[in-house]
Amino acid sequence: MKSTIGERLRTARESKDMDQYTLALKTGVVTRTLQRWEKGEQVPDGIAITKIAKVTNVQPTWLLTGEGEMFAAVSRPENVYPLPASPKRKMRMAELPLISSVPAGKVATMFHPDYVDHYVTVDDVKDPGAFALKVKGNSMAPRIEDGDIVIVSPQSEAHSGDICVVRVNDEDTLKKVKFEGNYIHLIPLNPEFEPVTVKKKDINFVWKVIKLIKEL
Amino acid sequence: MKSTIGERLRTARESKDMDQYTLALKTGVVTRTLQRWEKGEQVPDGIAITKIAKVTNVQPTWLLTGEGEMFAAVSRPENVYPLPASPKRKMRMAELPLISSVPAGKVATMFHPDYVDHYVTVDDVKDPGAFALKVKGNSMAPRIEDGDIVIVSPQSEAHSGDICVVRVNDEDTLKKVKFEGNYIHLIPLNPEFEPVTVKKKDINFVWKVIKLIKEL
DNA sequence: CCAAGATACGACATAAATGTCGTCTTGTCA
DNA sequence: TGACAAGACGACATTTATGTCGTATCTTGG
Repeated sequence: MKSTIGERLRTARESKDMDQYTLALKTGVVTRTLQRWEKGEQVPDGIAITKIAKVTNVQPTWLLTGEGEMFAAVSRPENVYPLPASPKRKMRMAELPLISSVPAGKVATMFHPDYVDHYVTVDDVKDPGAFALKVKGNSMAPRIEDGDIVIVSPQSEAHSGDICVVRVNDEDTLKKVKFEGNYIHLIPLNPEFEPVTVKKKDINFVWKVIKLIKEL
Repeated sequence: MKSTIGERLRTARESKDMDQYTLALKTGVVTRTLQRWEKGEQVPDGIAITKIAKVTNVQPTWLLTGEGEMFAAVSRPENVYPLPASPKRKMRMAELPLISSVPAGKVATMFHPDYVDHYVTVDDVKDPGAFALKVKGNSMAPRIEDGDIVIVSPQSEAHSGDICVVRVNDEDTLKKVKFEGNYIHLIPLNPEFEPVTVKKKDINFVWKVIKLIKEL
């Protein structure tokens, strides 16, 4: 993974069998500039990158980072839709899907949109990918109890001390996490339950809980 | 598709709850520059875009074009599917006035519509007179802690064992209540606090708490 | 060998982005 | 109310990218 932006730019251009003059023209710059980009002497701005990506039909992400697919997807699988990803700026309120009662004490599971039975409305959620889960089990009592609803934000980075939904070996659980080297400690707040330590590689995901709703 | 790079940049930053200074620092520029990017006055170069994408964990492609997935592969388990971000579902929902931070541990008070500074949106509240209060004090810890928001329903009838906002002699407090003849016991969940018993005639009101929201 | 096309690169002027400094506004909180 | 953090924005110096021009290298076909 040693390639630079310049090298990938050249690769993209050559893959389309295009000469410098042509690409430069379509990008709205002169060949000298293109040469400097390919040489790594200068760095193109966002506009230029976007145009290059479009003209050469490669992914901007690949062009910039070398990661992901090089070529832009021509067709999309039928069951995959682009997410609106759309926060209306000034308004901070969101309807989040409430996924069928699932994780917590120690229950296996799968999430699927079909299982979304209803929606929860909350304020102040910035992550457009956030959703709600109903808690089962009492390992986190008394702060979090059976039937409570947690809002999780897959986008938020989890740190030691945060409450998270963790999937370990296809088992979901709600715990306080503590990171330590290659291990993660899963700490129930309920003293009647024992803390568990697992290897990071056994973790499927760690989702931070950003909000908790209790119906009394 | 109307959004600009600048707007998406801002969206990305806000989705991480990051201020301009922080993002600018991590991107290696000054805040003024970031402002010009967000405003669309200037265009960041490829290096800057790459850094922004990494720091905010969004896809460069999305940042530049607004197309594709907004967030970078948040390794999602295979049996978990992306959910529609914001369904236009119609449902019962209420905006409740959040009355200025008030009752709890043991503080006096008065509620007045003028003190309503903002609103909390919640579902499933039947009582049209319901409102929200921000909790001060820790007498109900660990279930209810300082800064939590409680939804109270003056219309609901309170029973023994319910958590209620009680006003006694012009002093508001949040406790578990227990009715016994002409007396009401006010029981803090926190063992460090002592239960109190008061006469019914000293009670101005007892409002049942029907919901609790915790920001983590 | 020569000519033409593609690429490479130095030099210098111009345009654009960035850094720096200071002022102003707004919302929040005590 | 004052203090403060976050943001917005103008002005100007500095840095960087770009355009322009000229020249050089290298391949390939005639």
